[in-house]
Amino acid sequence: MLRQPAPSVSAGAREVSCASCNLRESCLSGGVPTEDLERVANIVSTRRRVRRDEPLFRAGDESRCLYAIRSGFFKTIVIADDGREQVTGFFMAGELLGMEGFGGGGYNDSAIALEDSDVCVMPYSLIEEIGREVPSLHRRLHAVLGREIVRGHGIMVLLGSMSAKQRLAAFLLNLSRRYLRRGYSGSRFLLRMTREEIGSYLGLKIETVSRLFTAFHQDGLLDVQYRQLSIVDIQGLERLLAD
Amino acid sequence: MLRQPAPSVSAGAREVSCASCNLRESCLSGGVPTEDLERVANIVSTRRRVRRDEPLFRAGDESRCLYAIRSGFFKTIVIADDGREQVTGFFMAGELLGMEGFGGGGYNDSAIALEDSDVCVMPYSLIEEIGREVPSLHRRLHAVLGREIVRGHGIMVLLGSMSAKQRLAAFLLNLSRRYLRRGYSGSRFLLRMTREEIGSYLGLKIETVSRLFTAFHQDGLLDVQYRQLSIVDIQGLERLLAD
DNA sequence: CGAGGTGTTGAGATTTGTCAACCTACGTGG
DNA sequence: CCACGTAGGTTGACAAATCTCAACACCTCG
Repeated sequence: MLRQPAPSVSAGAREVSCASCNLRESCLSGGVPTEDLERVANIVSTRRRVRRDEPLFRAGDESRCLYAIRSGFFKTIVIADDGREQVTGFFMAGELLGMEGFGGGGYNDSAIALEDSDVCVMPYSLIEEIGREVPSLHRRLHAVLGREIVRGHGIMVLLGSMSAKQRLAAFLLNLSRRYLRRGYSGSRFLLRMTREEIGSYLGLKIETVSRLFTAFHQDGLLDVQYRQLSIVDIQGLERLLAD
Repeated sequence: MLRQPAPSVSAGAREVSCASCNLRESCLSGGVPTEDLERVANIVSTRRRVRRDEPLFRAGDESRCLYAIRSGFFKTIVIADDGREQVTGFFMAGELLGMEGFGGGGYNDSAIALEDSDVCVMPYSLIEEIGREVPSLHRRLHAVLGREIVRGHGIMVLLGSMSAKQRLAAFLLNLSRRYLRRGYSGSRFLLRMTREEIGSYLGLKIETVSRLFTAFHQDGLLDVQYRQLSIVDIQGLERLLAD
C-alpha cells in the first residue's frame, strides 16, 4: 500500500521494542511476561525491508534466522525436485517466517514479498540463547513450531478432501479471520496475490479460480473486482464448507 | 510382526538404552554425542505397547509426550470441524509422533496403530529439562520439528500439483525409501494400510487407488496382491514423477 | 499510446468420482 | 475344521468436476 523509498533499514542499534509492538501477541513474544520482554526484544538483531517481488530468503539458503513480519505480505513457495512449484502459504503482519529452518536443516521454501514489507530479523542462535534464560520464550517457540505443523495439517485437509468451491471459500474465510483479528475489516480487503498464486495454493488452475469468483458473485456471496474483495455473505461461504 | 501378549509394558525402571538402540540415528537422540546418550535415555520414562487399531493418542488429548516408534506402524488422522477425516501421515519404526503438541497446544491429530506396536514415551517436560543441559539434544529437537514442517510441505506439493498416478507413485517410492533405509527390502514389502487409508492420504477415492494399482501392474511397474507389494521397475515409477 | 501482465469466458477433453455389482481373504462360531 | 459373514478390494459404466486451449478484456506502467 504505502510504498516508501525503502533504504533497507538496518537497526543495528535496538530501536526495536517488543513491549510496544502491537503485534506482540501473535509474535514470538506472545505470552512472555512483561518483565521478560526487554530481554526478548534483544533477539531482534536487525530489521529488514523487503521490496515487492523480492525474496526474504530462498530455499537452500543456510538458515540462521526466524523472521517476524511487521508490515507487508508474503507468500512462501516450495520448488520440488522436478521443478514443480507450489505456494505453501500466505503470511501477513504479526506472523512468522522461516520456522522450518530451525535446527539447521536449511530453508526448504522461499519467502517472497507480495508488497513492500518490513520484518524483524531474529537469529536462531539468539533465540536459543535467550530461550535458555527465559522459559516462557522457550515454550512459546515450541508452541509456534507446533502451530506451524498444525497449519500444515489444515492445508492437507483442504487439498485432500475439499472441492474447488470449498477450498476457495475456506481460503477466503481464513484471510477474513486473520484480517479481522488484526483490526482490519474482515469483509472487505485487498487480495495481495494473483489468481495464479491462489490457484497454486489451493491446488487449482487459474481459470478455475476465476470462474469460482464469478460463481460466488452470482450466488450473492461476494463482490470482487480484480484484487478488491467484499464478502457479502460470510455465513453463505461458511455453509459451503459444511458438506 | 511377532504378536506378544502385551502386558502394557511400563519400564518404570529404565531398561531402555538409547545407546544400544539401532534406531537411534533417526530418533530424537540422533546426532547426540555418545557421552550424552545416557542422559538422553532418561527422557524415555516408559515404554508403551499399542495394539492394532488402538490409538496412541487422540486429537484433543492434553499433550504431554512425544513418542518414538520402536516397532510397528501408525497412521495419523485429522478430523476437521465438519467431520471430514484425513490421513496426514504414516509412521514406521524410528519415527516420531506427537510433535505438534509441543508447546502445549494439545494434539491436533490422532495416532492409530496399524499393527501391534511398541513406542518409547518421552514427556515434553523431560525433553525440555534435559535439553537445557544437553545442547545437542536441544538442537536435535528443533531439527526434528523443522523436518516435520518440511514433511508437510512435501505433502502439499503432492496434493496440490500431482496427478493421481503421480501421487501414488510418489507414495510408494517414499515407502520404499524408508524401508530401505531401515534395512528392509525397498522393492518388496507389505502395505500396512488399506486402500481407503492410502486414498485419504493421497486425496483420492478408494476405487481410483485400486485402479491405479491395476494400471501400474499392467504397465509392468509392480506386482501387488492385496497388501503384498513388489516394485518391479523403480525407475519407471520415478519417471512418472518427472512431468 | 502501446505492451505485457493479469483476469475472464467459452467449448471441449480429460481426469477423477459415483454407484453398483461382484470377488476374495480372513476370522468367528458352530 | 468347515461355513459363512464381513471387511476389504476390484471392475465397469456413467456422471461430474476440473483442466486445457484459445480468444479476448482490462489495467498498469513505461
